[in-house]
Amino acid sequence: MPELPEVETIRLGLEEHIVGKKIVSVEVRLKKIISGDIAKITGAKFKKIRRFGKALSLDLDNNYSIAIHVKMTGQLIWESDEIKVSRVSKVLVGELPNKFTHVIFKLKNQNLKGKTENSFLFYNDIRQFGWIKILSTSDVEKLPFVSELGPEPSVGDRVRDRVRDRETLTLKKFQQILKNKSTKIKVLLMDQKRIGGVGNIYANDALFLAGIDPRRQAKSLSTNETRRLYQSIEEVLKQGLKYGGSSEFTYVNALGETGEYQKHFLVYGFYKKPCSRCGGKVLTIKLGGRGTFFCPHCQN
DNA sequence: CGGAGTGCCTGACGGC
DNA sequence: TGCCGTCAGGCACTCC
Repeated sequence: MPELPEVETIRLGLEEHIVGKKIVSVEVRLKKIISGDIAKITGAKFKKIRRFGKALSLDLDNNYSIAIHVKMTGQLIWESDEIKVSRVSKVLVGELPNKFTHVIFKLKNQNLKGKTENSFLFYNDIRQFGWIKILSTSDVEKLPFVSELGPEPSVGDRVRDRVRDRETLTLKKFQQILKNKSTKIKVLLMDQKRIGGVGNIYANDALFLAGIDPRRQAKSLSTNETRRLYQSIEEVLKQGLKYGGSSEFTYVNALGETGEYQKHFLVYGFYKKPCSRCGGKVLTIKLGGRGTFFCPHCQN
């Protein structure tokens, strides 16, 4: 499920492949996925791709933007008509378009020789939880999801120009967020209004790396534990980004390729696997309605 | 304020 | 083989 590293990986791919290309037309196959006026974006060129937590904003050169949240199973895949060597995962995507393709953006650009090239940006979504909103660029940050988004952990220099100081999760802010909160620490980590970009996979792994029991109340963490968890969050997100995200389910990058972080999970998804640190039994429980994995021996 | 429940949706999976 | 019930899960929303 796409979280900060996955969405950032998609962003980097889109930045490389669609910026400068013009939207020729938009085909909507499932109306409820998309809102706003398609006419506003037809003919405009992609200028910049921004990320806000797990959401993206595809900014155009006419002061309009396409805001997208892929939620659980959304895929944004760019495919050129000219380059026939497709890297699209046969297992996680298959043919394009397919029955889960709900919106198709047809793109056009001139190559270096002045020849016209055609390409497509497909939005696929099995569970149809995701959304696409066409709105003026100045309204993107007014979307509730964006305006209420908590500060984001830093994942290194590769990551875009978007982060302003008030949006970066510093240790000091993290301490402030945990202070006096009786919420369970894992539930808090995943609350987008408090911390932006962390979802179930990385919350599980960060708590494992920090050796903290996910059931603990946020306010019960000591200064040292808080610092350890803060560093662990950055560490697992960086690992996720390094491996191009996690494709344990339907996630693929902007070229339809799978990520590899699922091969490096620390504790997430360890249904029958022993703890990677002590060999003991990994417990599966529910917290905040979501599957939670932890080692009761290594996480206290 | 926290916590629990519901809805959205479909593929996977277990039971028979 | 296939039908049926259950479940996962990001986020919004309601209710207590």
